[in-house]
Amino acid sequence: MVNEALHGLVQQRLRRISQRYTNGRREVVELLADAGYPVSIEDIAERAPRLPRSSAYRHLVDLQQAGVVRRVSANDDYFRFELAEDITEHHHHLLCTLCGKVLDVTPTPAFEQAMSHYLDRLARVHGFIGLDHRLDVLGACSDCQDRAPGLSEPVASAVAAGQRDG
Amino acid sequence: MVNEALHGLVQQRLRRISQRYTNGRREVVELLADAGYPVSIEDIAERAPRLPRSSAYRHLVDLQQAGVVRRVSANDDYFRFELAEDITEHHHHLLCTLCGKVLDVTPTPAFEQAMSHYLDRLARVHGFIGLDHRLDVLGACSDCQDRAPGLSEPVASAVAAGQRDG
DNA sequence: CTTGAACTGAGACTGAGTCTAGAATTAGTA
DNA sequence: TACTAATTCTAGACTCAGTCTCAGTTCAAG
Repeated sequence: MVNEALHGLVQQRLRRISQRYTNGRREVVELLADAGYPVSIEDIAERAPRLPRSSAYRHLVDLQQAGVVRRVSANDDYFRFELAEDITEHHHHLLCTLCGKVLDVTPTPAFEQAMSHYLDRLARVHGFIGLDHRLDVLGACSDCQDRAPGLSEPVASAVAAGQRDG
Repeated sequence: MVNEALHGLVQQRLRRISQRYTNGRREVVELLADAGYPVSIEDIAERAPRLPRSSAYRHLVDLQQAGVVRRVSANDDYFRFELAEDITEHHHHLLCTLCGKVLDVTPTPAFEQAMSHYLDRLARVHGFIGLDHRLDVLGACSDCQDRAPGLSEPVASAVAAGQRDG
């Protein structure tokens, strides 16, 4: 069950760019909201089998344009999609470099604030205006740790190099 | 002119996986080393026009496997490639969301250390083993600030939403 | 109802990236 | 220098995630 306020907000943002909030779009939004992590087009196809891919892609583009959805690139070959941060909450990702799984994590406000402040200065030094940031932790999820026997702590290079092997 | 030590190191790592350090691979490595920022396949084609794309791709895969090259996903549609961090130096990226430019930036050791420590704990809480992290600042480069007149400080949402428009 | 604009689904299309097979190089040996 | 086996290279065919098109449908407003 998804918050009704969310749908109101989405509708409002779509209307701002003269777009309607139709069933297909609603389905995509609910799916993203329920998932709690960035979903791939494959995930969407699995959970909404009746929704044609071309429509799913189109909805995602439209929702992006409305500022409702954000496209996220993990470390693998395809894009994933999640609700915009001003709708959910600012967060970061834990990426499993072995199986591709992505987990949302929310940092403490203190850490966030310190980092934002630092990055702001860093950007300015290079002539950039920093507007946003993204922070991902690459590593191994608990499942993959179990599956890969020799994987304990200080094996960064081995894992980083051997991603492609079974 | 590129450091000879670099080539020695690359050769060593290639040899470790029974691969030779040939001219084509050398060309790619020099190009990456000279660039100082993550290059796209397009960049490579431009700077090494005689090198066929299929070869460039293959070299990049081989060099990745040797732990010499890292694939980086910016916010746009294609991948970029850079030398592995243990060869160059740990760094982060400033991404211009308007023109796609990417800049390398090196954080202070103090900041890095604090963040690593924090992320390590964060990962562990979620059952992850954190091995690495990546931090990108999204914003507007100086050129694009000039080109886009109304772009001063607090316009995060406008820029984030309007990436696609000319 | 009518009209116009937005939406939808099916499938053709695009192009970044991969694969393949034959040609060219190279290392090793003598 | 010549020979051989193994590796590497290139050109171009191929794949498939993502985009586009077109014909048909739905909606909002008069």
